[in-house]
Amino acid sequence: MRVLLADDHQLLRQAIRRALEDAGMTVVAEAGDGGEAVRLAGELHPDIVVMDVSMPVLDGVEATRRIHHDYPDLPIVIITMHGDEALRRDAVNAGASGFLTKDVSMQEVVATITQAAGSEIALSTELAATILAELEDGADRPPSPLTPREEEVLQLIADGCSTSEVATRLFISGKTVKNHLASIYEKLEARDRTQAVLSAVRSGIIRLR
Amino acid sequence: MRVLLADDHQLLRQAIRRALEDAGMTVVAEAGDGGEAVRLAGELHPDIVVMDVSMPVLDGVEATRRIHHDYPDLPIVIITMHGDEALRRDAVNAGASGFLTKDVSMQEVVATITQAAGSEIALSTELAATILAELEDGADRPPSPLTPREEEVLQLIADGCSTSEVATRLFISGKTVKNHLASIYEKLEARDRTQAVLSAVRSGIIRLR
DNA sequence: GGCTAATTGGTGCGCACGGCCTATTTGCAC
DNA sequence: GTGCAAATAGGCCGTGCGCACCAATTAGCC
Repeated sequence: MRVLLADDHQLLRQAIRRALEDAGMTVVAEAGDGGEAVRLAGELHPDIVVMDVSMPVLDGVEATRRIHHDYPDLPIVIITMHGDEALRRDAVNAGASGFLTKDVSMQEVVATITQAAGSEIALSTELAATILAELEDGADRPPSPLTPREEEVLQLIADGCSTSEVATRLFISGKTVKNHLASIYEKLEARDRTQAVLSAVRSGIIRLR
Repeated sequence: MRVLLADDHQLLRQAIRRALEDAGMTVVAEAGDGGEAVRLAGELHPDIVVMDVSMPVLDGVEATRRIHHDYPDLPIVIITMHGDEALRRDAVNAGASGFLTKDVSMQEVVATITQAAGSEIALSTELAATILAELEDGADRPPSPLTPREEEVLQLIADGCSTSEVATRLFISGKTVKNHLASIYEKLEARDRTQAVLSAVRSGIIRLR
């Protein structure tokens, strides 16, 4: 089993590498950023990619998207520090086959990677579908109380847009943006855009760029 | 060398434990949250505490503060994911003897821990003083472009206060708060409080609660 | 002693923001 | 088809917010 390991933290890279090698796998290369990961995936054609979300140059989600675009059957397992729902959704949409938070044991990491790699072509898409279904059903709690449009508005606000700029970007009137904001405030129990954005960032509804 | 290891991420705990034991140290206990770390420090009297900043129940900084209060000579090494200056400052003020980000190699971690533990009572305070001086001098880049008062104002804004509420909390007029905000906007190149708070959170000037 | 930065405070202007109300269209579910 | 949530949009109102311009006090520094 030839593994490409991408993580900008040496500490974790060493730890995971060791665990994988103990489990009989070969780490063919280590990447310190997302761009390197994309390049090495193309050059070395590993059997599986293990990738952290937060990386310099190109973040893990974007790197996953590109690798998955070029090699749809190559399993990609994402590791992240936070159990962030929005990120999880993004990662699966980008083509990740597995998703792990860093608060699991090394055994679980190896198990997930083995599973993702062992299932080969057929199961990799099925695995993604399973995770997607699990996410979309919501299971126990709602992943986000906001509607897609509301999330879009709030993300733009967080990205630095004013009310009228959001309106221009989304091709709607400023009043509609204010309507969405009012609805957001109610749902997030925020009284202004600042609190709404912070609340959404904390609960992983939107991303901090 | 008896080490108390506190980290809510099993992955890192296992990795660090392994590295420390390879270096001839003994991990007498592992804590999954800050409260447990404080309790175990009191019960087991380790020679050194290695602690993550982000932990449930009681965060690493607060746990450091309490342990340092009870045992001022017990060296505490803090490990964090982000090279956050504000956190670093808080940690050192709370009594941390060492500070590591997770993007260093395992060798460096062991070296820092050995150094912090080996220097015993006398050097632990000196080490803290050295780090403090290094931080306060700023060395190359300013840790925060904001004045202490401005940081205080911005933190309260991020905590959900309105302009007048900040004024009441700080016993100053609303106008002064607005003056501080104007200065903050200029320094952070933000045009409103939302952007200022986000920018400050990103650069680690203030904390997301 | 004179300089600068930090903190405090003021006035006024204009717009943006949030609150409150109503209304239409679309699409989905029962 | 009847109902409901989402998305669209308008008006009105009050005030909070950002901007400009200014000024006093207190430190610390050369």
